[in-house]
Amino acid sequence: MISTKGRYGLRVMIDLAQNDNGSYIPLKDIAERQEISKKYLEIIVKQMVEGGLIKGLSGKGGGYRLVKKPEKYTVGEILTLMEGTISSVACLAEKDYNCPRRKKCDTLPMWKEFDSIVHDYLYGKKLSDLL
Amino acid sequence: MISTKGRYGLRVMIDLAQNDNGSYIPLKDIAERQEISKKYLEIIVKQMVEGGLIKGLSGKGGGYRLVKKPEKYTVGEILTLMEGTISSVACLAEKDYNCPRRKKCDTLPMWKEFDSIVHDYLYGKKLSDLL
DNA sequence: CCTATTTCCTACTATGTCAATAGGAATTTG
DNA sequence: CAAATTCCTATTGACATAGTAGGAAATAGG
Repeated sequence: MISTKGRYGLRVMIDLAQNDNGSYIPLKDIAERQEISKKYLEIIVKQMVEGGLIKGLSGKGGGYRLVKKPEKYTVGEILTLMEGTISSVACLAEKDYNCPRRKKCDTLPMWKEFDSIVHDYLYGKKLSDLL
Repeated sequence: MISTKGRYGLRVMIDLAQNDNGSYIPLKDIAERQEISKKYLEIIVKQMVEGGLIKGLSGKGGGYRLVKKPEKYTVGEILTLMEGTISSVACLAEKDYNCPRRKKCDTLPMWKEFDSIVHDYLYGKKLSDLL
């Protein structure tokens, strides 16, 4: 289940794209438009700045803005940054997950196929598709 | 993310199907084969009995067994019982979720489409496909 | 009837995550 | 210098996850 971090993060990205005027957009405005607590959004946008998804500028006239064109972002990359992983099962979340049963597990192939379908959908969907 | 309840529950169903001998299969055997704590499995199978997925019988010679043929179960119905819901976002998990922004939400259509893809995959996959 | 086996039931617990809130320091522009 | 804004650390309450523990009730075979 996608948490508020992922969902809100995506909405911030859409908001930034829709209200792009060439300069920085203050978080206060985004919080009001999206009806989300500004304090909580601070945590979210901080993570997005650290992840290189957006750029922040302090001080008067500051705010946030996208670093790429909306068609260059995928929903998958945004959600992965906010959620840590979008794997459906723990067995696939970590690259080096060494479940002793992985060779004989009857469910693993299905989880892999499922993960692949989810991945394809989310990485195929672009931010520009949501504007 | 699918929890251990869903994953283990599915494995119990597969185990019951694979070791079906016409009578009841004791949880002790399943726990040993699956390498899962019997105590924890008790919680899981109880939920499956209550949900009508399997049948339990107490006493010597007792255990659990499927109530339908493996091809009559879908992975979706098993996971839904164990997880409560398999919706990807809270906005869609409850039927009567009345988000005040649902009319103007730019992400809701995508979540609906995504949920539909997930649903189709999981309800299209049968228990018999995993044996 | 007795015993072994097995499910069934209630309760407890440790750990972690989620969804925020709070207060203030640092930065930048006019 | 003042106002606006991001940046940073800490804290909190509620809930879920992933079990563990102990024993009561049911059932079959001898």
